[in-house]
Amino acid sequence: MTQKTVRTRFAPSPTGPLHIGGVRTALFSWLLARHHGGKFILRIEDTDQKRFVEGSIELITDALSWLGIDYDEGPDKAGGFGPYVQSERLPLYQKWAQWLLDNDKAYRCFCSSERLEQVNNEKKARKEPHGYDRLCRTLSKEEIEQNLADGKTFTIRLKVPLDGQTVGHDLIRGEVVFDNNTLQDAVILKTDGFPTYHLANVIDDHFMEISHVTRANEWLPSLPLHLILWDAFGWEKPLYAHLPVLLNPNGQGKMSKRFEAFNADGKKILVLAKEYKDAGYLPEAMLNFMVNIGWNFGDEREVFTIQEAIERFDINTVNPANSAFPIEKLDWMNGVYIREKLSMDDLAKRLRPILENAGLEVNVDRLLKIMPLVRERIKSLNDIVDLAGFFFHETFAPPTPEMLIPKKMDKAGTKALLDASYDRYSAVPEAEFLTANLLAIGTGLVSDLSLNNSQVFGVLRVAVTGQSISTPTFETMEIFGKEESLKRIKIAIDLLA
RNA sequence: GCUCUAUUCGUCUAGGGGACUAGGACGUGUCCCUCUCAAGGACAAAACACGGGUUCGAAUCCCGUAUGGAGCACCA
Repeated sequence: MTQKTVRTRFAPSPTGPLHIGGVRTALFSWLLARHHGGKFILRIEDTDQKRFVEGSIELITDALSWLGIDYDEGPDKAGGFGPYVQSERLPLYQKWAQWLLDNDKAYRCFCSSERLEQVNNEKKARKEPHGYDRLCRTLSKEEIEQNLADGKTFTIRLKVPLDGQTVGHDLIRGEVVFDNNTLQDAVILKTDGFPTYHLANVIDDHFMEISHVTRANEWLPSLPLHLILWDAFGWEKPLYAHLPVLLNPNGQGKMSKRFEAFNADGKKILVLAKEYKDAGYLPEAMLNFMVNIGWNFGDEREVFTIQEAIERFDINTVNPANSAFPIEKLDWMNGVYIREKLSMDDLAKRLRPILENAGLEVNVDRLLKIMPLVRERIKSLNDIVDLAGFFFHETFAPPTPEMLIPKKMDKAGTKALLDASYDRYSAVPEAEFLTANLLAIGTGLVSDLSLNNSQVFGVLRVAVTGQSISTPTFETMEIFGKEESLKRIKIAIDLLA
């Protein structure tokens, strides 16, 4: 085989935002192109005017760019094979549909949709496989002329061989054989002059010089149609790879943008790329996670950079089986990236807008200071708000007395502890209000008051942070400083008075 | 219903005739660490869908069955 330039494409329909199944398809196509140093193309398949949703294209490109899946050619990126939007290529499809007609590879079908429906119903009643009965395939020249003269509308259908077999080769699953007598004379050009997927897809892949057609598994059943079309045109076929489908986390049914899917525990399953972004997942973690579904790095590593994945990616080793979406592994992966792969600065940069969106005013110095305290403790960027949002509250939201009093302690005991704490921490010079010193005093309180660490540190935590789950107590006090810390302890004392 | 396709721990996966007492990861459980929550460390439970072949030998090859998934539109 001659070594052509590798050109792959992602060809979504602009029917709404990009969902996670689309991301996976795009990602694998992109990896294939990047691995070979080839080109990755974005093509918009908008041949169904009814399903077009305004703004979809931008939603799709936004999602791709968030993830870092960049394309070399596309609607907004000329590359010499455009236009990259199918509705702008209509004359091309019409020309080649006519060519098929002229060469007896296709025929005009004048059947109404009502008749088509009726045929199907009858077939269904007879328990036969449904499909078109090929009535117009055998129309005489005169009949065709008459229909045209009558101004009847028509579709163009592919003339599929009635017997024999069509054999396809799929990079992921090997040889796939179809009996031609199970195939349909599919419509390739609609009455409105628009092509269907089958026609547009083959013509575009040919003229855009696509070397590898990577698409979702659901296309495998129509592969023979496409192969027949390629042969009808006499064009050199690309290589095909049908990617396995992403199933819901419970393993039932595919992840789809059309359903509101739920987990076994009733949690909503995120299906749109943007929902993952909004939920605080990092694009790097997302990509790393997705690459591990249906493909593996080759050794036992699961955490690696996208560069490393590109180097090793091989479409031939993709696992042909569908897989459930292992969402809990994404949570873990996101945590790994937050605590091990991002610098403190980088993390802070990404956390800042999240705090701001929560209505908090972010002091950047303070944000940087708390990085070491939070990064081991959050799995999603959004977790920062609950864990450490209190660092940026304009006014202190004090705890309730119930939160303050630990189990196995009473109000008087807790107050006594706070009183003692106030006295001792007051005695610390401001410049020495540091974690190690604060801890030493805390430990002193433990032994002097015959309490345990958990009681003393816990009461101080609640007093100072206003919450029972937080960053570590003394580190937090150091960051707040002496004045603020004492002020808060005093508030707690008053609450128990 | 018909066609295609797939099937290894709960989940993502490794494996492609002998290296399998089936490996890793997430999750789960127990223990350690511990001021909360995490993180970290240690250990554990947990799978070749089933039935027939082929073979000296099968998770691996073949055939059936079962189950999952997809497709069967003038949607992609």
